[in-house]
Amino acid sequence: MEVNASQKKEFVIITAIDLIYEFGINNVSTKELSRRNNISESMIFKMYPKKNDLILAVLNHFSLYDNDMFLTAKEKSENSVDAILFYLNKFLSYYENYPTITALFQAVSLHSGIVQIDNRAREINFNRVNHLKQFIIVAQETGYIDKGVEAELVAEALYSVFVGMCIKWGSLNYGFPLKERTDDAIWLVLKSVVIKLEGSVEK
Amino acid sequence: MEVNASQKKEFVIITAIDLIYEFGINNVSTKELSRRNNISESMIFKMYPKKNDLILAVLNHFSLYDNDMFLTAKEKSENSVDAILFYLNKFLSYYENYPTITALFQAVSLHSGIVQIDNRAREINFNRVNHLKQFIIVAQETGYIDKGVEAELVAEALYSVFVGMCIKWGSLNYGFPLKERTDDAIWLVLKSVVIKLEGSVEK
Amino acid sequence: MEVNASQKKEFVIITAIDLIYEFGINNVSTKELSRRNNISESMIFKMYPKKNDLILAVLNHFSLYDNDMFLTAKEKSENSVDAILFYLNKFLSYYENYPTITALFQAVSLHSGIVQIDNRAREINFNRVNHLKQFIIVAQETGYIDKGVEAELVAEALYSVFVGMCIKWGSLNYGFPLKERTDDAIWLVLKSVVIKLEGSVEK
Amino acid sequence: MEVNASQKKEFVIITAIDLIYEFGINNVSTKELSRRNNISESMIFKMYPKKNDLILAVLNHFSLYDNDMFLTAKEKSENSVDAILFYLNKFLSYYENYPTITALFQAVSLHSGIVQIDNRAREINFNRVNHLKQFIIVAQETGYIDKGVEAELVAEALYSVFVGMCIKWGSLNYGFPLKERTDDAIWLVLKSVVIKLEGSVEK
DNA sequence: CATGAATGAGATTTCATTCAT
DNA sequence: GATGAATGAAATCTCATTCAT
Repeated sequence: MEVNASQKKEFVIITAIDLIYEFGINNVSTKELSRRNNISESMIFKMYPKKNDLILAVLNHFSLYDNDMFLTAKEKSENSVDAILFYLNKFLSYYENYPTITALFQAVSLHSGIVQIDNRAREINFNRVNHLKQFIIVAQETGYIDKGVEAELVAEALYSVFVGMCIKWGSLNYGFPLKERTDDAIWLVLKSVVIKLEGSVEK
Repeated sequence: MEVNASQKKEFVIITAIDLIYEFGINNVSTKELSRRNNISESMIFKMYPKKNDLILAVLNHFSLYDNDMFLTAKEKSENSVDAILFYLNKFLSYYENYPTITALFQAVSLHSGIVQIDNRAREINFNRVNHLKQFIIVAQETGYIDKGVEAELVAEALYSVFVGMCIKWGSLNYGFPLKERTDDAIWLVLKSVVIKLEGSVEK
Repeated sequence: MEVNASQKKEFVIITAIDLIYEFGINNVSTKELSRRNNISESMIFKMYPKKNDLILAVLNHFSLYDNDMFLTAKEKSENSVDAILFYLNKFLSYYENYPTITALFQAVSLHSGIVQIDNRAREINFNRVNHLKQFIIVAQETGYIDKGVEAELVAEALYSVFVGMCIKWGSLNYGFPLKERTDDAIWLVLKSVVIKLEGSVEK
Repeated sequence: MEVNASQKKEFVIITAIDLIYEFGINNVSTKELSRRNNISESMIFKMYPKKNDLILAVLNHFSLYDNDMFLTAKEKSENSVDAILFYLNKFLSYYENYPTITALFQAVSLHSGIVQIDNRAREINFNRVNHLKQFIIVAQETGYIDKGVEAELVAEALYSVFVGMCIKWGSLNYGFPLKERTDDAIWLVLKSVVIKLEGSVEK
């Protein structure tokens, strides 16, 4: 049952996310963190010299697969409307298997007052909206989505709906099927801009 | 320039919102609050015996006109699709004149770890979504909106887009015309479910 | 036995000086400070929001009478050589009655790494040397001290000797008569530059 | 580029002095020390089991040549007044080539609260003053210095001026010619007790 | 109606030091 | 000879809250 240093560091992140889920992003204390990991507070600070570093590591964990998901969605999808759905569904599946992590949507919507953290949060959101925007632009060029709409606006609407559902899911204690319901909600937005459809997607 | 007790209480709320805007919801201290109001910390506690009470008062301030707006929208609108737009636009106008208050969307998305506050936040969100839902149901009954969609889902999508834009507006330092852009985004959702249209609204 | 807030603040300073004397300037903890004053640590921080503020207050206490002593020396002395001796003797009498305060010569010789404190320390030293320098210049103009020497250099030498003796006195547990011996040492410097003498001083 | 154990130990001392210069005697941490030497903290403790040991080693480094300088001054000087100047000038030359080491005058003026260290500091100062005292006594016996003055007092005055100038030099960022100016200051003291002069020295 | 005095609990962070490998 | 892992103790500081006046 050997655990190396880097695994321990990751466990701390996992625990931190649990604490965020349980008590909110502002109530993660290094003391409780150390207690749950059976290590001393000092060790937490060896791993993450400032608490900021810990929070940033949590945010990195939260956005770890973002770019991979974007690339996979691009590769694996026949057209860009498919890609959008594929991309968002990847997240939804991931979250359904790892519900507590959705507590981090708090962290990225929140104004923490710490520049470094706020910037990273903005970055994550921007990046994701941008992924969607890129798919939409291609979909417009290939005739799947109406060229009359502003790609960025659609991307923002899609992402807002996605985030809104994830937060609601958490606040209702995961009391509804996230993927299914979010898909429906997303489709409400897409339907109004999609022109032609084919392949796997049927609504 | 007499100010009575109840006005002073309101000033404290206003200041609290400023602090939330400036430093985030976690960094509102009774000390800073008293400093900015030129009163003693003790007075803050005379007004709001627990800090929770203060936060709850802030949430009440945030949702003060919700029901009025719902009723006005109902009265003043020719049909229920109009009512939805009227309702959301009331908020948007209000926020454009009082930008810092949008910082409170944090507070209502956030899991604070304090039951009372989390409940109140959920209540506010639920209430607003419910207003939208009621309009949608009537719109479905009167043939303005497709009966095939679930009213609640549409309401949630609309509200998510609305909230998402408000948060973005704040995080970009109010750097775009909130009402205009949010209207466009909302319309993306509505378009996919509205069947017939008439009167003031034209998209 | 009423003690008001400002007296309590002063007691804290006095205690801080005791701690500096006992444990050195770097070993003054707010905890010990609160223990000795029978108040909570929180109260210490109510009085001095940052520990820097406490240290600065200690430095102010240390230099409280500097300017008064300068003015008195100027007024009460027949000539400027007298004034120098009068000025330094005022300090020496004060220190003989309040020996622990000489521990603060540490604080003003020390590079603390905190800009604000280092600046204040430099300021105090500069100010005192400057007082001496002013007396010397007048003494040169009135023919009591050789015009061929640089006033500032003499001032520095005098002050160094004065400080050196105070530190030595402390490190030997006040084991010799401070005023008497320091006077002799100061005179070693003065003798080499004084041209004419009269009045109370006789060496 | 092999470096042996004893050289590494010396590098640590050198680095420690840098840290004292940069951050003050209280802010020398084993962590920073190990970082700057590219070794582990553990190694620091292999070299110096207690931090006291390190500080003592620094003090030894500071006083390494004291006795040699005394002996050389004795040998190389024609008379004892010369010897005093020779002795102090040796230090001044050394310091002008190695300015950061003057930061250690802090360490030896400071009451650290640790008996061992305070004793060693006192010892160093005592030893140096004693060197001067011995020269002075001989000078008195050989008719170069007035027998009417107490040798120890003169020694203390000389050393105080010397130390005072070194500290000032450091606090002004080495902004004046140390040796030149300190020589002048020292001479202020000497002039008042020297009776006859010859050889290299001319003032 | 208003305040000042007072505090306990807890948070983040630093540091010297030990020990097994 | 060298290191990484681990820690207890202490320091500074913040905050909500109480109480007597």
